[in-house]
Amino acid sequence: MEAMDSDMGPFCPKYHRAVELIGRRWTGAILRALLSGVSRFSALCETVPGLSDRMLAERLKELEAEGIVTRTVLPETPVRVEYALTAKGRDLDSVIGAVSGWAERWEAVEAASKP
Amino acid sequence: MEAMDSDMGPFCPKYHRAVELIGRRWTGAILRALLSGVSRFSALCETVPGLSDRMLAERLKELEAEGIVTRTVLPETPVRVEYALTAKGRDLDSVIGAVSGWAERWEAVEAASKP
DNA sequence: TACAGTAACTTACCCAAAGTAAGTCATCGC
DNA sequence: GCGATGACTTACTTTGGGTAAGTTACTGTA
Repeated sequence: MEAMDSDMGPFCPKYHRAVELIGRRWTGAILRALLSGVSRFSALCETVPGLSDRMLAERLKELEAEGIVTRTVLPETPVRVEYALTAKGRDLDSVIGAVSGWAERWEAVEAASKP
Repeated sequence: MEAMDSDMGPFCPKYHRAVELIGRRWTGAILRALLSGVSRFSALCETVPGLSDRMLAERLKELEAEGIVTRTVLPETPVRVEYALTAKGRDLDSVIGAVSGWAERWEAVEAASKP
């Protein structure tokens, strides 16, 4: 008898926390890159145009604190660091997929309305 | 022979534009409120805790410019304004649903890890 | 052994975005 | 005329994001 689905009330704290976290600047792009297999710090930096190493470090730290990514230091030289998604992070593919789908469905409309 | 699905490459400009737009501060909460039927300016303001009228006005203007909401002035007195989602805006329910779903699935884990 | 190079950060500084508070405009009931 | 109301503006302060340079620890070259 419990309603486990999203309640769709006008305001939901859980949803709000989530959308403000993954909606922060650059975070969406970083998550997509991680989902498609990019894992090293420098590779992530090069993947997302306009993203600085300072911001990348800050966002990765946030995501690590939220249990969305793990950080692994490879003791090579020079030292390399790999970032990987946890189960919680991989589960965000549903969100990234939904955004991608929406963006694809409506891109034509956007492009048509601004000549 | 055309791949219409999201390509899931490491970076996608369409996805990026979309996630930076709907991920801006407050926008996710405003969209959810609109989706669940809240339509008047003051009602939106009261629905989202912490949202100021200044920010609400700014976000609604952006969403209107993107063709996601429409603005209708009701010539009553005092004047009332109703905001409604366009088809493009209503289609965001897939995104909001995905975020809500993720947030519900992982809330327990979050709560458990911070005593 | 000094030196340039590399990866992954830090620190320091600056500006644009977000937050707070107050003001505007038209209209109404009193 | 006077205060109240709804939907904003305008003005100002604070915070977060952007740019650039410095740091650490090793390594390969001269």
